[in-house]
Amino acid sequence: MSSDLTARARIRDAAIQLFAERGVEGATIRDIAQQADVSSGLLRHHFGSKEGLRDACDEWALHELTKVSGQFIEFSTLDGFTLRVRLLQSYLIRSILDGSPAGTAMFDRMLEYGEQWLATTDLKVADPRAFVAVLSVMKMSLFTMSDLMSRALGDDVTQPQAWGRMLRASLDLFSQPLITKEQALQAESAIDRVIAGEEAS
Amino acid sequence: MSSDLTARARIRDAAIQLFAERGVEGATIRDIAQQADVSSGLLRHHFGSKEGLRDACDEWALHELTKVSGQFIEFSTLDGFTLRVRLLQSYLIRSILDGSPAGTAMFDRMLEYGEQWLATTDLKVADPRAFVAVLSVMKMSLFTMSDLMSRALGDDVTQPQAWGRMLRASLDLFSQPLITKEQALQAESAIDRVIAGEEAS
DNA sequence: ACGTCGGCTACACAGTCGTGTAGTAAGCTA
DNA sequence: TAGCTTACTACACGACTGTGTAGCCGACGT
Repeated sequence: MSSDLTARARIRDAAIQLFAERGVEGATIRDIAQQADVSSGLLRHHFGSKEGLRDACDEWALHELTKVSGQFIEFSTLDGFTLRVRLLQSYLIRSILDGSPAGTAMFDRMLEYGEQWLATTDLKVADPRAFVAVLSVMKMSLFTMSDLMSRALGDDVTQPQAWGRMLRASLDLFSQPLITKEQALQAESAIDRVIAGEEAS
Repeated sequence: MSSDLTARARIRDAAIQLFAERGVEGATIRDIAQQADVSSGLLRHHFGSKEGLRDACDEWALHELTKVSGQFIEFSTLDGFTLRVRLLQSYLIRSILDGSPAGTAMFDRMLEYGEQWLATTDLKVADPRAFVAVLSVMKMSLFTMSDLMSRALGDDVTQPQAWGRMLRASLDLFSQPLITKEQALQAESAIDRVIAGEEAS
């Protein structure tokens, strides 16, 4: 496939793909170089080190993704949500798990955007910060655990068909209350009980 | 700390803790042995290999957790939800990310239980399987990304205080609709558009 | 008293990792 | 043409991994 790109660009693309698939630890320099069809030395020549390569990938993914849209994972604005964009997205989401600065930067942006969104709604929320954090993490989780989702659906969620099915289900989930206020209160007191028991010991 | 346990038990406990913290790849045999205060050879003597150790941890965690409660992550039944249980839980959740058989087994159980739960409610769900899968993944994500949650809340969610705050926020989230039916429909058509555009190319 | 079996350690081995070094070929500038 | 930078490769090094092996030591049965 990729051929008319610079070797440097090919390395970067290969790194983003493999980092996204296996994580930064799981993807070796040699694998990346092989995928880009260059020697591992050239990778080192261009990016200095594995860390340097990851930094370059972080910067590029953030930059490219910001170019496409201000916010990252929002269902309402899916224009330009191409396969390439989804790859960049899954790279950043994966790098969140690996504790990359770019990953946490993206998460911070998600939090910020989430709080803005929350302000526009008339939801009654006791702890906005926690609410937005939980919501953001949950939205991301659909992509961090795509293997599990694919297994549950019996279909690859990185492909358009199952991907749409997953997103539609999440819309279904967010557009109606799952538990009653009574159940919520009951669960809250259960949580209180656990905390009280924990702090006693 | 731990001392009056068998060396074999100490190794198992250390492995569960380190596997949960760093993943099965990230935790080395030598680290586990050191944490258990034994030689790495003894670990090998008892469990044969790293894979054997993980299998033993899987089996033990599943068994212990089943002993406590039939279902794993449910807010309504938090009795006996001790720190030890939470450790076992986070071990299994982490091992889901690593693709362990025990992890997927637990996930399957969650799906099964989720579908039973869904049947007891009068929720209108277009795609029950996908609905339950999304919900299960999202519930788990609070624990898989505890680092991120802690960062967002500015407090360690493995500790009772922030842990309760996180769970309360998730209750808040699940007890009310976040988007209107109109917004959901709008987003659905956006998803359809992306899929159509994708399959055209 | 003696053998042996399980708990336990020390050490060596091969593979893989990221990294470092030396060197080649091509293109640009003077 | 000479000199230098840049793209690129081949290869070796040290660290770390899981694994294999040899052996020590105490308990226990006979």
